[in-house]
Amino acid sequence: MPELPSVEIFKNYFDSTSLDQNIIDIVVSNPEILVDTTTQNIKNFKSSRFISSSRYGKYLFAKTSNESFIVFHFGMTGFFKYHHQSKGHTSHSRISFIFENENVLDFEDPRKFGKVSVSKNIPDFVEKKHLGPDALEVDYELFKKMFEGRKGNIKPLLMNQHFLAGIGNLYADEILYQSGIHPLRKADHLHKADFYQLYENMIMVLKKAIEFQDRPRNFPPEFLLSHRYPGGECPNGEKLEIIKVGGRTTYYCPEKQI
DNA sequence: CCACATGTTCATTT
DNA sequence: AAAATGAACATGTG
Repeated sequence: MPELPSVEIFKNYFDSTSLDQNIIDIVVSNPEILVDTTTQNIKNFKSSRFISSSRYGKYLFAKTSNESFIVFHFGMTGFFKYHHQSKGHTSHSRISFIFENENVLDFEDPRKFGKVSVSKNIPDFVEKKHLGPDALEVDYELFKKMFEGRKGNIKPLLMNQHFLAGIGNLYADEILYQSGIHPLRKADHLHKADFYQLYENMIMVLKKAIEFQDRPRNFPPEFLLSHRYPGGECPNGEKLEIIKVGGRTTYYCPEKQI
């Protein structure tokens, strides 16, 4: 579920499997997922190594020994799979990095909404994509200030990557639920206490999601995510409402969220 | 067959 | 550059 927490988990997986090994081959099975780059350009990373990685919003930047970054966006169904080259092959592998130790890092993405690109520099990439501050890095003062001049519905605003980078449909619902704020509340109708609730719960929810490995079944009942299915009920006994907000399915508790 | 899905981007309208 | 809306992208699942 590639919102910020998943990408952080993918980063940990990447770091613990794929750093400091010579890349002896790169297979691009689906060039259509490349953005502003070519198969040849990706193949030029052969005989380099991954030396570190960092995450910004929903993007993962893999730094290579030739001082460049391969940038991954996981779309809706993307993930990494690291396995021995003789095992684990799947038909959804879009790009494969084959290491000298005979293991392979596959960028898998059944739906092909994921994107892979190349960048020399993270700040330039962030600027070019007009990404807002990372949701886990932004401080409270800036967070409050960002709402100045905003009048739209709160949920689409939280999900707007130009406004704030990292929050998607599920965690926008969770953050609003924890904060007691209705997803259709207007951004200019938020009170001082609401900003505080939103900020604190945003950080809490994202950190918990990482801790729980982004698996809904790991979330205790006080989280919306463990009841977020048709017919699901809030622990207070209310049936969760399902509406469309900004074109996305939205769950909320009509009693708790005003 | 149909509806729906964790995301982004583009066009159109207000 | 705001914001809302709808469509498009590709493919699996129920």
